[in-house]
Formats: sequence, structure tokens, C-alpha cells
Amino acid sequence: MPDSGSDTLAGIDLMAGLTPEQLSGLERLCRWKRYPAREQIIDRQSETRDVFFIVSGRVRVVNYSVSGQEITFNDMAEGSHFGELAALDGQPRSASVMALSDSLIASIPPEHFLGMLEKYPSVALKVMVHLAQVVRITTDRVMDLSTLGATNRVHADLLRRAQKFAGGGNEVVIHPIPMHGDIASRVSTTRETVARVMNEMARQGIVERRKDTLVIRDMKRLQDMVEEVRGE
Amino acid sequence: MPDSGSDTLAGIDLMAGLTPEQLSGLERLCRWKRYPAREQIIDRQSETRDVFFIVSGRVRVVNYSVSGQEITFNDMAEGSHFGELAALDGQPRSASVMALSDSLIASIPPEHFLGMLEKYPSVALKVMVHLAQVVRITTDRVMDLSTLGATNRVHADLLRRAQKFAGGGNEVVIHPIPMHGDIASRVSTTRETVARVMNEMARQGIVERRKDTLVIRDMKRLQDMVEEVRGE
DNA sequence: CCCCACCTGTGACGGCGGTCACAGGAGGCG
DNA sequence: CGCCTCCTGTGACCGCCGTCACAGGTGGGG
Repeated sequence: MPDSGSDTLAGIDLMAGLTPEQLSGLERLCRWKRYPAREQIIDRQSETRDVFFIVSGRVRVVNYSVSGQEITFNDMAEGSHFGELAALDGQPRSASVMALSDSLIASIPPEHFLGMLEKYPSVALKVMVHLAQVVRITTDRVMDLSTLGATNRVHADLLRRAQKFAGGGNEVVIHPIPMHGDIASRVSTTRETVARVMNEMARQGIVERRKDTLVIRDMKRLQDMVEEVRGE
Repeated sequence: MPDSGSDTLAGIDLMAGLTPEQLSGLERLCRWKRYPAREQIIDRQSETRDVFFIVSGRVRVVNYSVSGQEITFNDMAEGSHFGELAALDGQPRSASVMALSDSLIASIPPEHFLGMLEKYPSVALKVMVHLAQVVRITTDRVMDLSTLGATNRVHADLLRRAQKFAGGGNEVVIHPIPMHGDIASRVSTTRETVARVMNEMARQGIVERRKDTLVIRDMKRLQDMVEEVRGE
């Protein structure tokens, strides 16, 4: 766990490779702020262009349809950064961001962010690689939404989550239990559909709901269910 | 129309700002190839990491579900580039690309592309801005797929196309006529649904199909239809 | 000129899954 | 301990739209 809690940029992925002097120069350009859980960090409407670094905490990128439906784009952990789109192209913010847990966030004004890119090519490269990955994840999601039904999207999401906890075996323990509403907002369906799908899988013995963990009892089968349907 | 047809990189957006000497240095690193219309330029399966520049012609980025359903991501014109994701992160190609018209394409190996980014920071910045825009477009699409029905996605797509031809008035002429199948593959629905929606709009006097153009007779009304539903 | 390929138009049907409405749990706090 | 809040589970209903099937239209090439 890289420097969580200390007021330094040393733990930020983008900055890996910079010297302590370079880091402290950047630190002085930042505004530092703590956000309690659930608080907005970026409002989609706001006219700011700052770039944000997650020094500690967790953060969620979301968007709301005007009807209030919440679409989750990504959850991000310590060391990551967000808000670079507006800084790069000068357009308005593309999404809202809120703290999932109490978080310490450093933010840098767009002109200094751009200066950093120019001064440190290694940072620029990391920004590009990061953007490339965001593009990949998002296009995959478009594919899922276009070709899969809601039920199978739940399967696919569960599989993705399980893979983050995977340890080689056919059984995987997921902790903490993902809330149905959260899953629903990531795969664009409803809480009710997620509940129905999870229960169907429990009935088939693929998953098992425990006190505060969710156990995948048959990863293989889950994988098959997802791959099968991607093929029809 | 920037240098279309000549074997030079002068018309490539990324390269704007480079000197003729710098350009010709890069030109010598490229492989030049003509593709007839409909030919694959990148196959999703292929293991290449080259970056491609559209010297002349038009190109379509697509992806296929294993069932054969075609998902169109973007059409690109002269001066643009594609294939940079694989060069940046070393992962496999994320989509296929085919020529829409006879095209002249220059491609550069990944190591030289990365060299170019390092050597010319202005190019690196343009790459970042371009990626940022791709992210915006794709996340918008996720929003559309998540919150809009198929019918309204067709409305939204038509509006987007119309805005590219707009000239201030309330009437816009789109040329050539977009094929229903193409629209369907961009908004992830079926040819039949597109046909039904277009006819419904014709009945309402919002659009009119002519010999080889499609006329939007009431842009305002079209805009309202789209914005309204984004709000429910 | 006629045929064939490719586009568009339209009806019938049925299933997926969104919506609504409630009925439990389960935990935290006064 | 009991209440209140937040999560989960499930039934009923029904509308959107994907699928299938087929009927024109149009244009181009032999």
C-alpha cells in the first residue's frame, strides 16, 4: 500500500519515476482536500478543468440520466487519477465523481497538468496508456450492451469481479458482497433483475451467498455461461 | 482537402506543426499501401501493433459479435489515424478496421510511433486529445444504450448526422442517404426498426426521403424529440 | 431488356426484462 | 428492545422491439 495517508504524490501511478524533488514541486501546485464518503468530487455540471489524484480512498465515476437513473462507469483506487479529459480538450466534464470512502484528493489546475506532460514525457506516456485502457474498457461495455441480454451482462459482471479475487481454484470468495443495486448500475439493468439472476445461479449451485461474502462455487461453469452466450 | 492522393504525411492531423524535414523522416519509416473499398485493414485477431494514418479515403471501425452481428464504432476520414491503442499498451487489437472507399494508408511500427511521441511533444499532446475525444464519444454511447430505447437511439443518430450538414436553417439536406443497415449497426438495433422509425418520422413530416438525399424538414422538432426523451 | 443483387417496407408474434407493489431480513441507534 | 432504514426476494403485468417472412423498388451488368 503506497504511502496511503501521507500528503505526498509518491503513491500516484502517473508519477512513478519522478524524483522526490520533482514530486515536491508538483505537490506545491496541488490543492489538497479530504472528502467524506458519498461526497461529490466532480459535478458533471461544473466548469472546472482540474485533474485529480487519489492519494487515499476510493472513488466512483458515475453519470445520471435526467430521469435519475445512475450509470456507474468505474470505481478507482488509490494511486489513480481522473478528470484529465476536460484538462486535455477543454470540454466540459464528461461525468460526475464521488468518494466511496473517506478520501484524500490532490488536484492540479489544467495549465500545470499540461506543463507536467510537456516536462515529463514519461508521465505523458502513462497518461496515454491509461486513456487507451479506458477506451478498451468502454468499447467492451458497448459490445456487451449491444450483444448481450441483461441476464448475461450480470453473469459477465460477476465473472469480472470474481477474476479480481481469483486464486487458481474453481472456488472464489468475493468480499465484501457486491450490492445488487451496484451491479445493476454497472451493467445497466435493474436491482430486481440482478436479484433474480443471482438467485437462479444460487439454485444451480454456481454461487452461494454467505453472511458477508459471496462464494463462487463453480468458476468454470460461470465462465462457460458467459463465453457461450458471447458466441450466439 | 489536404494533399489527398499525394504520398505524404502532410495532411495528417497529428503531424500538423512538423517541419517538412521531420515529415519526410517519418515518411521513410512508414509502409504505404492502397486498399480497395471493403477490404480489411486491421483484423481484430491479428497480432500487429502498427499505427495507421489515413492519407486518403474513408475507413470504418467495426466489431463483430461471434454471432455475426456487426457493431460500427466510427467512420474516419482523411487526416485521421487509428490503431494506436495496441501500440500504446501492447494489448491485442480492440477492433477491426475496413476501407469504406479506395484508400491510401501509411502505417508505422509501434517502436517508431513511440519514438515519435517522445521526440515531438506536440504530437503526443494531439494523441492525448484525440484519445480523450474517443473516450467521450464512447461513454456517450454507453449512456445512450443504457437510457434510451432503440427508437430514440435512431432519432439521436439522425440528429447527429444532420448536425454535420446543418446550415443554420430548420431544414437540412443529408447526402448521401444513410443506409438503414448502417444506422442500425451504429445504434445497435435492427434494419427493420430503423425502417419503421424513419417512416413514422416521414409520416409526421419531420423527414422526407428523396431520390438520393434525405431531407430533415423540421430540425427543431427532431431536436425536441431527442432532448425530451433524454429527460425522462 | 431482363435478371439478380441489394436495399426498403410492413405485418405477425412472442419473449425479455422493466415497472410496480409488497413482503421479509438485518443492522444500527436512540 | 423496538423502530427505522436499507437491502433483498418475488409475483404480476405488459410493452418494446427483435425475429421471421415476404413483398416491392431500384440499379447495374450481361
